[in-house]
Parts: sequence; C-alpha cells; structure tokens
Amino acid sequence: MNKPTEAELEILALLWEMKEASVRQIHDRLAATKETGYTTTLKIMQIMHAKGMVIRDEQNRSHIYRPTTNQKDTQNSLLKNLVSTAFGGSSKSLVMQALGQENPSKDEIDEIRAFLDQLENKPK
Amino acid sequence: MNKPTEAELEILALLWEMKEASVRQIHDRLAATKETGYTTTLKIMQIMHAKGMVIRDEQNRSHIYRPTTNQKDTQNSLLKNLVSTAFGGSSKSLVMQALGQENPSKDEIDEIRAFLDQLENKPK
DNA sequence: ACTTTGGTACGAAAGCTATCGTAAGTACTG
DNA sequence: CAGTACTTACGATAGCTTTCGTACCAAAGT
Repeated sequence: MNKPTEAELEILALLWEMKEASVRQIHDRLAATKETGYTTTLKIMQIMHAKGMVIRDEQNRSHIYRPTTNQKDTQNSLLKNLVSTAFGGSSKSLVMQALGQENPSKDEIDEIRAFLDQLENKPK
Repeated sequence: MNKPTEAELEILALLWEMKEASVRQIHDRLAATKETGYTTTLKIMQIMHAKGMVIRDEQNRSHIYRPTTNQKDTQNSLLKNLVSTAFGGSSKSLVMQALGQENPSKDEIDEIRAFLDQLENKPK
C-alpha cells in the first residue's frame, strides 16, 4: 500500500467522510481552510486516480470520485510508520503522547477505559 | 517548527535515543535495516545542521552531532498533523486505532490506565 | 615516504510533489 | 446563436528530498 502524500491524504480524508464527491465539492471543502487553486485539486485527484487510490464515475460531465483505500488500513499504516520512525517503535509511547497533549474530556477518557477493558478480555 | 522529512526523522529518532552520535554511528544503525550509502547519511545530517535541527562538535575529525529539537515537541507536532489530516481531528480515534492494532500487553494496558487516572485528576 | 583507511564537503542529478496556465469540450442563458 | 460558466486534460515549472560521485584532507599502517 503506497503512502499517500500530504495533499492526497487531505483529499482522502474528505472522501472517507463524504463517501463520494466531485472535484468541486472537495475543492470547496479544501478552500475553506486553505489557499489553493481549483486545477491543483483537480490535478491531484487525477493523479490519485492514476495511482488507483480512487475510482471515479465518468457518466456525467462532473466526475464522481470514491476512495478505494480503506480508511482503517491507511490509518494503521500511517500510524505504524510514525511509531517506527518517530516513537522508537513504542506505540504505547505514541498513545500516551497523544492523550497527554489533547486534554481529553471525562467522557472520552471513560470511552478509552472501556476500550482497554475490552482489549484485555479479548487479548488475541 | 519546521517539519522534518522522512529521512531526517529517522536520524532524529536515533539522536534522541543516543543523545549524541557521529555520522558513522548513525549510518551503521540505519544501514542495519535499510540500504543506504554513507555519503547520503552524511549529506542529510549536513542539511539538518544547516537547518539548525542539530548542532555538532567539530573538535575532532569525526564530528559529533546532537539534536536541538525537543523530542516531545516534535512528536506532538507530528501527531497533531496526523490527527488533523488523517483522523478527522479526533485524537481519541487515533488513540483507539493505535491501541487496537498493536495488541498491547497487560502491563502496558495497566500503564495506560494509570496514565488516564492521572489525567483525570489533574484535568487542567 | 607511501599507501590505505576513514572522514568532510559539495555539486549534480534524479525523482517526487504541488502549483498553475492554457486548451478544449460541454452545458446553460440570454 | 453568442457568450458565459464550468469542467476535464495536460504540459511545464518550481521546489524539495534523496542519492551519489568526486575531490580533498588527515590519521594510521607498512
């Protein structure tokens, strides 16, 4: 699984969220937070298509894109990479860093506790 | 804080771990897992030096490098970036992904629990 | 003294990413 | 029909990252 670039990842994340979208839709979302030209977004999505990261429906003039990569798989591969390069291979250390800086709410903490319990009971 | 490149990050991680090192030491560690030339490692470390990411002691012929960037700060900035681009801004989701895939040991789980308790008691 | 070994410096090149201008086609609007 | 708006396609370019060859220097061996 090839690692998406920064720009590709931004678009992928939107596609995961929206399930499917046109270039225009993606571009509008991106442009809300970031200065960028329409053809730049288009070009990146064309490249993603060439790489097989997305498929598109070309029925209508405005093509509709959908991601081919699974969100969880991609996230896992990114996490694995980050853990091994920046966290000395310790995902525990990554988890604690992430928790420590984010100052999560009580609800979120409880949710994570529940998740830990469940992990423990079903260790394999 | 400028984002380190992939190659720079690998080297930074080693420097964080070793506190200080020569190019040779870093290169040997890298070469253990990866095909790479000595001058490539050297060049990257020279670039890191030019960028101010590391300082070096040039007293001896073989220069000794030390990181100038704080490990935690760099990790946080990388995490923040990953959360916002790939995890829709939810660090809880990142944490659970990381935990779920890594299948941590009972000890590690307990350690994270303790960390959660401590987080909760000192919410600010 | 000469050769080998191991180190730095640096330029050049290759590859990748992101950006954008421009062309061309299609639909809509007056 | 003329003109505007919207879309895809694509090439060119700039910038960054990585890799490597080469030159040069210093120390150590023979």
